[in-house]
Amino acid sequence: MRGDLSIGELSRQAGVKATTIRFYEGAGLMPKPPRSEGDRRLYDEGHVRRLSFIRHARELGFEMADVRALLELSDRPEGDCGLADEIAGRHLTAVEAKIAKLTALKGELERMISQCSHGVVADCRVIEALADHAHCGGEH
Amino acid sequence: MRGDLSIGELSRQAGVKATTIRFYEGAGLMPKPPRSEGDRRLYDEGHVRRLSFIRHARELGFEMADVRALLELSDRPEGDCGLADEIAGRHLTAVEAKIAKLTALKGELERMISQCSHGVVADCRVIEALADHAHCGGEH
DNA sequence: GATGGTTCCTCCAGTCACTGTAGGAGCAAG
DNA sequence: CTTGCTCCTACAGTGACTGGAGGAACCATC
Repeated sequence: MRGDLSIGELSRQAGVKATTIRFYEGAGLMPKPPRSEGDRRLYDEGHVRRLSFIRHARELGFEMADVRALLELSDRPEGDCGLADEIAGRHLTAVEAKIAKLTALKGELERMISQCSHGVVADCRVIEALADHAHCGGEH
Repeated sequence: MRGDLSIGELSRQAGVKATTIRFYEGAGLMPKPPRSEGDRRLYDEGHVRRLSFIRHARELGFEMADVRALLELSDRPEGDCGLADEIAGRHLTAVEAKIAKLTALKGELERMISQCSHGVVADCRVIEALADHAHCGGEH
């Protein structure tokens, strides 16, 4: 309510680029704010909170559809939170799978690098490790 | 060399969709293969290996530019492998960072879910956890 | 040899979540 | 009044694909 913010100020306060804010407006994540005489967007503290919420959720890897759902839920605080729970749960599963995959990859990269004799490619395990795995074919 | 493969067979053997194979051809990751009378692409075992190499590298999160560099290196086995080593090294750093970030996220998601009272959104910690963090503003 | 089903061809548009650019207008300070 | 910054819209580009249209080719069967 207090002190209108320009898109640049909102950008700095929430840590989201102005172009991205306009993109979020078009995508329906951020509302169309009131405008000044000169047609500039005017934001308030509520917008800072909403945008920071979006940024945080995006950083946590929630996709825009999920963020939209979460925002709709938080806009209707009388609603059932089971959906929010489910979104977070789905996300947790995906995150665990990614961690497992990346941990395996880390081991593989370390092995690759430690075995690389710093010689020619013919002796290089970086290439070979990838090529080796190429033979294992099917399941990921 | 033995037994020509159709794009469909290559697709099945390497676990990469035919459309994606054509896309890789356009992007220069896969070579333009010989064609049949009827203008169909003809692949061999070498293509299966190359495509599997690409698939594996992509699954490990190497971006196309890196895959291209690795492929060029493996195409010239007399070259220096320092570059391959460097690509893998850069990647290892990024992978470690990703794992750290995802592990933090996992903890946060678990906390969110365990605290969700399965009631209305007003009491829901999933939303609140996101909103809470929204206040923490600046650095990510 | 006609038929039908599958696979393949090219070309092009769409996806996601932005990012960047062009070309202009508004605004505040010197 | 001019300089320089921020902001406006509109649109094109990114990466890494994915999907569809519309047509040709191949294969098996009748």
